[in-house]
Amino acid sequence: MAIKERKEREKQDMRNLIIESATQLFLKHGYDKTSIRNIAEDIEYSPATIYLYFKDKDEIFYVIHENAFDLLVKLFREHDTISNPYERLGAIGRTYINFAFENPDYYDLMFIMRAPLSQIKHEERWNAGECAFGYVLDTLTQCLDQNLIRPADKYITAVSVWSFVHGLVSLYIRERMCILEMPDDVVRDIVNASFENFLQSLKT
Amino acid sequence: MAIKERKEREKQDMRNLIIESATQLFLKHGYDKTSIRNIAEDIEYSPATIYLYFKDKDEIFYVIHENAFDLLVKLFREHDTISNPYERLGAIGRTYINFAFENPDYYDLMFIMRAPLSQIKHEERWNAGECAFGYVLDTLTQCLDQNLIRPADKYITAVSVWSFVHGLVSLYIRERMCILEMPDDVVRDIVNASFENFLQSLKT
DNA sequence: TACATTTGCTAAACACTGTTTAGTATATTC
DNA sequence: GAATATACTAAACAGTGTTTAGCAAATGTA
Repeated sequence: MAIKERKEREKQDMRNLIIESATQLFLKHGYDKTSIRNIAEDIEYSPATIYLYFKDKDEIFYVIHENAFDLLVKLFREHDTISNPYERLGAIGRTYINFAFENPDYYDLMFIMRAPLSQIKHEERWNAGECAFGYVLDTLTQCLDQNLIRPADKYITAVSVWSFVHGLVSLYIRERMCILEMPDDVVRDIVNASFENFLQSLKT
Repeated sequence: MAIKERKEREKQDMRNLIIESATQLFLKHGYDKTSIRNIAEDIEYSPATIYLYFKDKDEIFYVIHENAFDLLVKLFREHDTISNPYERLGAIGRTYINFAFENPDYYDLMFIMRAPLSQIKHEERWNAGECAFGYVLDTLTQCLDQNLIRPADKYITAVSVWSFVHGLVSLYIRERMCILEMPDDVVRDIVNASFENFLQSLKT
């Protein structure tokens, strides 16, 4: 009975079609203007059809959020070849900040928005987040083991590093860096310099 | 012609009534459930009346956002008596984190949400934000002048301190600290410990 | 006081939003 | 070929922010 398999395939194709359209609209026009009706019109189906493939709007954005994490972790993994964990930590941080600057909407969805949260709670674990955080935690553990950074609790250090870079880029993305009253490129330079400065301060 | 003055007074009273109702609804049920219609019903006027006193919903939340800043700055000012700027910096940081924990909705509106931004752009300056940031900047400048913290650019240090605490509390408020898979009070302890650790690392 | 004007307010509508329901064609199975 | 299951949609529901047109009462002028 190959029909069942074909139907399963078609179901996945339809889900992909919806996600592709939603992602495109999201990156082009932002979250608010990516309505179910807009997606429906884009893929030339009725709005009700989308609810046959996704429970609600949040589930669609949970999938987009997961795809964005795949992209970030892929970028992280490119630093696997850096053997010195302290050097690797720096590279990861720079990649993280760069990712946020180049994909502000993705970053927003991953680390700021409440949209994918209902799904995360439903699954009881934030798999995508754990994967990325785990990568930093591993690198940090190696730094501590090799005495490359000042000794401190592993989790406190990890939370500190993550909070620092998240603070920098989220204040930038949600337009609070405007208090500096400096041009955009100068603000970015300050963000980058702040990270380098912080990284130095971690050193033994 | 005292009528004109009375009318002006009545106009302000109505604005206050709307803000009070909106604030109460916002703190009780959150931003999304604070609709113009809900506010209108609460104050027993029609929804259209609200638009005679405020340009749009964003303007209402801009005023609430300003009031929240007044509250935070007032808390900051309580540390004016601490003569040692490094000690004062620590006290400000603890107050900031505490404020975020105790008033997450206010914090969200002040530093995360996009809602009051259109108004901020309209005024071309983020007065409320500048006031709070300026207070930190002053304290930090004194720390640098008195050689109490490691020498670095004033703005880079200010952005670093602010980003660090904002990162901590915004990850907590927007529920990303769930990756730690620890109870809420433990997470708060980690946040507090991370700040104390960071504060230490600033020392000369 | 009598009329004209301004002010304060609202009912209703407009253009959206996410989501659900009931019903209709088409595809599949027996 | 008839019965069943699947895929899809039109329309509605309940909500959102915001605008428009009109009405009644307060105010200004004669």
